[in-house]
Amino acid sequence: MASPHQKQTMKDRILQTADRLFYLKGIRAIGVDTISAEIGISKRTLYNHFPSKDALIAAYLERRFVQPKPSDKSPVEQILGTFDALERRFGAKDFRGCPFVNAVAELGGEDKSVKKVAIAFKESRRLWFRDRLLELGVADPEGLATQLQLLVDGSIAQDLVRDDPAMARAAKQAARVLLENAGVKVSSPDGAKA
Amino acid sequence: MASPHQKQTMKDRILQTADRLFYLKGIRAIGVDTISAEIGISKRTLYNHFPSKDALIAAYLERRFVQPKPSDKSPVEQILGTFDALERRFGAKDFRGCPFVNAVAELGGEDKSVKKVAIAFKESRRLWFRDRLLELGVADPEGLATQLQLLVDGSIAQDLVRDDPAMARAAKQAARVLLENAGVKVSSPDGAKA
DNA sequence: TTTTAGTTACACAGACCTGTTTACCTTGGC
DNA sequence: GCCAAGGTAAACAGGTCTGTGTAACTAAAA
Repeated sequence: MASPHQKQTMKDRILQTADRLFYLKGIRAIGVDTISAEIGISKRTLYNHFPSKDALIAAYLERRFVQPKPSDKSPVEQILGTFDALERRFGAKDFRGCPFVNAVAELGGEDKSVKKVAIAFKESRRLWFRDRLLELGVADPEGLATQLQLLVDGSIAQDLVRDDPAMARAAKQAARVLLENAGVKVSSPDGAKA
Repeated sequence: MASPHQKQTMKDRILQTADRLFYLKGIRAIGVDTISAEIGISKRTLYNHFPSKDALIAAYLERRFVQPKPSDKSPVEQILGTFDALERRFGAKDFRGCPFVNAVAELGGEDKSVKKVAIAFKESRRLWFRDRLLELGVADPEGLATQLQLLVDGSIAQDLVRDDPAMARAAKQAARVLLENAGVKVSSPDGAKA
């Protein structure tokens, strides 16, 4: 059925464009007309691939739910590297906060499926921290993972408002303190490695 | 149903209702018809008091821009008390995140005036922390204030998604560590850490 | 009383939204 | 050649939104 040799299917093109517009401008702000016009296809074609805008929104969020790629670095480097990656993304012109938090803020508590996937995403990120903290053998990996995730989400919210990548550095500095306090040995706090 | 003692002006009633609906359901999700119908006034009356919905949105955000009331407690108690207050608000049914962050997420980077007031609000909160840290004589009050604000915004974002007041306790615990690391003497945790 | 300011009810304009319908292309496989 | 799949364009239905226009109604001040 599927055509594996095609570079990009129509569904992919629709999803990719919807992703960009939903994320940059807001889900409610973008209509299906805008998406189809941007791709240069008819609205009918879009509806042939997605039964409704809600289905497109769901696919958009699913597409955003990606796992961090495996790394062979040390757990501490991976944890602190998270904030370096954040700083890089904050500097990009097309960064506009966490798509899951934004979707919940925009669509409200009404839409339960959106909230569900947002919760799942946040929890998966917290577990990623926890797994690395387990490897480090800290006393309370669950609690510390939550605290690190707070720093991540806090810096994202702050950058969304202020457009200031330094928020990621502040978060990294706080993370270092929390790690050291938990008995983890952290390399010198110079920021050259960003 | 008009109140017996009507000390409240029409403008106040409009603002109050707009505030509740904008905050709970989202700014884009609420139309002026809904607001006027909820109050029981005509749409014309609403437009007699606010020239446009944008003006109403601006007034809504201005109204939300309140300063914390002065306290005679110690700086440390004030700082940590922030997170207790957060936990209380997280528990309330009508809490739905930070209205400024939500507005920026919803209205996008397009609306510059919204972003401007959001930046001003976040900065005022950061300065509130800084002033108390100055009183405590910590080495880097600016940086530490930013880090505490990250914990505040992180816990708000996490609670918006997860509806979990424990996020405020996790933030408080992290704040304690950051304060102690800065040489501030912090009393022992009142509640057992989860 | 007359005036005046504020309100109501309601229709309306013009725009945009989601989603459907109709009819007419293209194109590749047989 | 033939056919089916899937594309296009455009109108359309039915709804929402912001904002205006108009005529009638109150209530209090002058």
